[in-house]
Amino acid sequence: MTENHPSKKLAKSYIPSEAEEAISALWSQVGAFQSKAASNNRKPYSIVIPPPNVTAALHLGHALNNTIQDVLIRYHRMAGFATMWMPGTDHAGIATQAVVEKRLLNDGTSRLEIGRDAFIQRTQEWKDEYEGIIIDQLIAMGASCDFDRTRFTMDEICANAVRHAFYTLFQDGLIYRGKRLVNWDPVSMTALADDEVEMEEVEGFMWYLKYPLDDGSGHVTVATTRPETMLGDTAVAVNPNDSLANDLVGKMVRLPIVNRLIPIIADDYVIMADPESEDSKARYASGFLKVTPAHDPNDWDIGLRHDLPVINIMGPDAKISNHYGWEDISEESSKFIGLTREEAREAVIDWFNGNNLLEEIRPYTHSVGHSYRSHVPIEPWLSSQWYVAVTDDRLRGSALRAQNESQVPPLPDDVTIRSDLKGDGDLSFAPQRYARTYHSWHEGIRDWCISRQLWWGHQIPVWVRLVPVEKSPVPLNTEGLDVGITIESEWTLKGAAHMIREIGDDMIEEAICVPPENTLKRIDLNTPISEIELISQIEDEGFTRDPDVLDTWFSSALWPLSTMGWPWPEDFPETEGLLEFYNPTSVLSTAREIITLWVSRMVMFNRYFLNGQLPFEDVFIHAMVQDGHGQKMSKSLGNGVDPRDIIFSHGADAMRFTLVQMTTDTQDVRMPVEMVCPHTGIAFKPEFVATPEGYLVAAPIQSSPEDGTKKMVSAYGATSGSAEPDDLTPLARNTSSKFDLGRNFANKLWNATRFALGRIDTSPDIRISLDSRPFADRWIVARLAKTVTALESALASYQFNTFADTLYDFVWHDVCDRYLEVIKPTIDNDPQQQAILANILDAVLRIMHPVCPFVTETLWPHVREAKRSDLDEIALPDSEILAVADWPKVTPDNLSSNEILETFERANNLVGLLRSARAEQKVKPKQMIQLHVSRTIHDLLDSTNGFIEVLAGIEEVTILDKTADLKSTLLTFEGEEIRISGLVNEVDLEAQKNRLTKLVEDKRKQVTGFQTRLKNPGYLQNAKPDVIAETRKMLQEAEADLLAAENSLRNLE
RNA sequence: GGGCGCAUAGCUCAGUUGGCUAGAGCACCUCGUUUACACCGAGGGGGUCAGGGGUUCGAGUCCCUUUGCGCCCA
Repeated sequence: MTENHPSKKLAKSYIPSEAEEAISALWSQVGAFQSKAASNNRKPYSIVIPPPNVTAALHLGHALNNTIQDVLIRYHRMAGFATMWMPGTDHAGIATQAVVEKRLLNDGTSRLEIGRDAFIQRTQEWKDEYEGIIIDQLIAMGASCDFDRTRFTMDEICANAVRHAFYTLFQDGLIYRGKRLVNWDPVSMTALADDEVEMEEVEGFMWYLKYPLDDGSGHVTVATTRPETMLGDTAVAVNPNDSLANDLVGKMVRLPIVNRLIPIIADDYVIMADPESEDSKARYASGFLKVTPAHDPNDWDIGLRHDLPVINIMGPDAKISNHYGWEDISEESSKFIGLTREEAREAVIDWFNGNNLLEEIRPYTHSVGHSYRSHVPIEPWLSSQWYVAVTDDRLRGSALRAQNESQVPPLPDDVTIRSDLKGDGDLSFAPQRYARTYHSWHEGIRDWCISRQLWWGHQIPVWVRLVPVEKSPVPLNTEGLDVGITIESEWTLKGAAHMIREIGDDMIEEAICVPPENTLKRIDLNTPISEIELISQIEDEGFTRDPDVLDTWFSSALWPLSTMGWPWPEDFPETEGLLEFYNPTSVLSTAREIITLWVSRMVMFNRYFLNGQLPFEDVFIHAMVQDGHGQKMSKSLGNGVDPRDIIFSHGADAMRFTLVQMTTDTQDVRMPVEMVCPHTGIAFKPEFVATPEGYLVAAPIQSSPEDGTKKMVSAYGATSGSAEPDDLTPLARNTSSKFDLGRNFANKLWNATRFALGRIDTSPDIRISLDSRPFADRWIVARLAKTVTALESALASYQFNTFADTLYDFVWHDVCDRYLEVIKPTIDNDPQQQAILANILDAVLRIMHPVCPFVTETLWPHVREAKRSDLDEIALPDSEILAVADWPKVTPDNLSSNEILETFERANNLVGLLRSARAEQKVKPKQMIQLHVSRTIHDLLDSTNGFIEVLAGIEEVTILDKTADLKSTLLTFEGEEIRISGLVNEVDLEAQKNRLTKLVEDKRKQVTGFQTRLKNPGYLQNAKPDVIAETRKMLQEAEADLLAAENSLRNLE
């Protein structure tokens, strides 16, 4: 060994915290992750990050998703692709507004008090804070994003894309304004899209209300779960097949409280009462349905069918109000105005009860839509909103046509068939089953409500005014212009888009959409005009800008476009060329619930705006990480694991490796959550309790596992407010022992490298001929070749756990447990073996790098220094930085490497047998033994050049003869008897007998099993010939083993 | 209500067109510490593959069914 060994500086174990920051800084300093648009003959490989919300720091699900993306990107970067991983964050309208409003509330003020501009300012500050945290987290977990390109969904480049997209869709008639029932969140005071509504089971009641018939001939009983909406009833419906229908349809009902006269109508939608039915709706039905078009989507449809009046009895705060369309207020009903919907419900029931009109109350469990943000029940509420006509064939049809035909059922009848248009049929999902989720979502899709009554977001670029019909800019002869049409006008001559629609009271609503400046200046106009000037002229004509903002997903849907500078990359030079080179991106990696919210919309928009081109061809859906009880990790349950805690306790590589290893293609993975005792630093399994809702959570107060008198507060205790952490009872962090796996593995790699480096002399370049090398050297190269191929195919099919397991198996079991052990006696005096070892180490760091970038990059300069010679069989071109080094190219001779691997199997089995025997006979590890074998087995030992001898502690091998030493121990290998001697002074005969007896039994069972199979005519007729041959071979072996074992047993007696 | 997934060793999970004696990591038991690693090494025990039925020469794997759990969409 020379003085300056490359291993000198390596500590005894890998300490991530001492390496990670410096490595991140190194990558950043050399610009390792910078992407270029178009690159000398390299193929593109790109990913856009699913932009995390700026509402909070990244959680474990993000860590999983981003690790997966990073593995893909790092692998492809090394494999010679021109890679780009675009990072960024999402402004998350409602969610961010909600957290900022909460912060304002804590500060004793409110959004309305400080005003829109100041509020946006405050939100911007929040965004800056969390964007910083998120980017830091990505860096800390080793994400190799091109951070110079970091985008935000509301930055200038993205805003420009949003404006242009809106303008284009508006002009093309794919955006319209309509007065509809929307999903109204009365707490956030905004409309929500269908998929922002969560259905929850609610234990409520079915109330049975009597409505008197106007002719005094009796009453009908309606059944309802929402009695308070009766103030807005405009009909009572009955199923036309109901026996009562004939007599009642056409009669009028005098609506109690309100005194409104409403008709009884017949409609198929009404479920007939049937107390015996399987369907709970029929069991609870009275046969009569109160119809409230303004407050129930189904009633709205009934109202349209029967041309019923729509009476809206609530305000945006869901209080009973007469300001939104309710005019026939009776004296009785005026008492209800101003009540919340909950108070109104109680009051209505009291009223009916007091007037003997309440027939019955039955407990009833049903689904109620709740806001995914404020979690209060959604109010179906009548209001004017902007919609994208996603049901149009150009959007929905396009999204369906995009799918890979082999993954999904045929297209619905109303969709234009696939053509050879770019992108048709090219979109694939992994795992494949999610293709159906995507497919069926589009089958039932409805137009997308995109306006939100918020302040944080892209304000809708539309200016509106109301004019009387006679002042319409175009003659109106179209009837019922409810959804609006685009027209030509003085404004369109100035580059804007102009839409009109008829609204009540003979009024016209004019809407003008202004394109962004970048677009406006490219429109060929007689008189060029600036955006500011155009807006000023529009406002001078009495138009005012719609105060609403766009649904966040509208900007997210443009992410693969906007981040690459669409539509005018030349205006943002840093984005030039990206769109042509990197869109479509290679894969989108995301969570299951995002398929509908985001994947669909990206496909529709990218295809619409880029002539059919997909935003990505592959979609990978990763599993959801649940806690040890199969519950979703969430802040409120305190069962989440913070990636920063894991990086702190185990290191980023450990976290990454474990997450990749967990990523199977099932849809949920469990991670039992433990706690770290803040007093001792020891991880322990906390005590769990059930919440009233039935969740299992860590009890608010936990005792230290070491000292029961010391207490701590669990994450659940803190978030639920049931325990307050203080100096004596501090907050305990969550962790999971699953990450030990990754930590141990990183340390194993570290130490294997440290050991190997200590054995390699940095001698000059030497020529190595692998063919003339001992078995161990040839085997490890063959094994490496197999491993590299297995890794490549695992990633190609998104089998991440296979990728991790393959690495683990090769590095730990083959390299460490076998190769390093076998070469110990020879390595010091064999320069060629040292050179081979250096090459193996080099390749190991490269293949480990995508999953464990920090430890490998840390070790890299040492290994690089040690490796002075090349092997013909493995191409490992030099690189100063591992992150940009080449992925190993191995060119093995297939035939000979298969033979080597088979020989290894035999030799390794023999080693196992010998080691078991040694352990059974309590032979000390260092004590050498003698082996006596047949000529055949001797050949195996010869051909493996000491492999078996070294690993099994054999000092001498002799050919077995009849005069064998009776003090030897008998073993059976490949149907032959072998003996070992020199184990101990006295051979434990009893133990041998027991072992052999058990072996004989086992082998007999096997022989019988194989014989039965081979005597079965059906088997011989139907099974594949090679399977039968295999069985015959196994039978022979088992028989030989049995015979040998029986002989051995006899010889003992 | 519809769709999807899961149920394999004490725990977390592999097991890709049905075909070797069902595997791994952790945990457990025995042994081992003058130099790669105790975040370790050697050896070992442990599974009627949720229950029932079917197809097949052959089922953890395919089909039907029951039970339990989870997720997505209504």
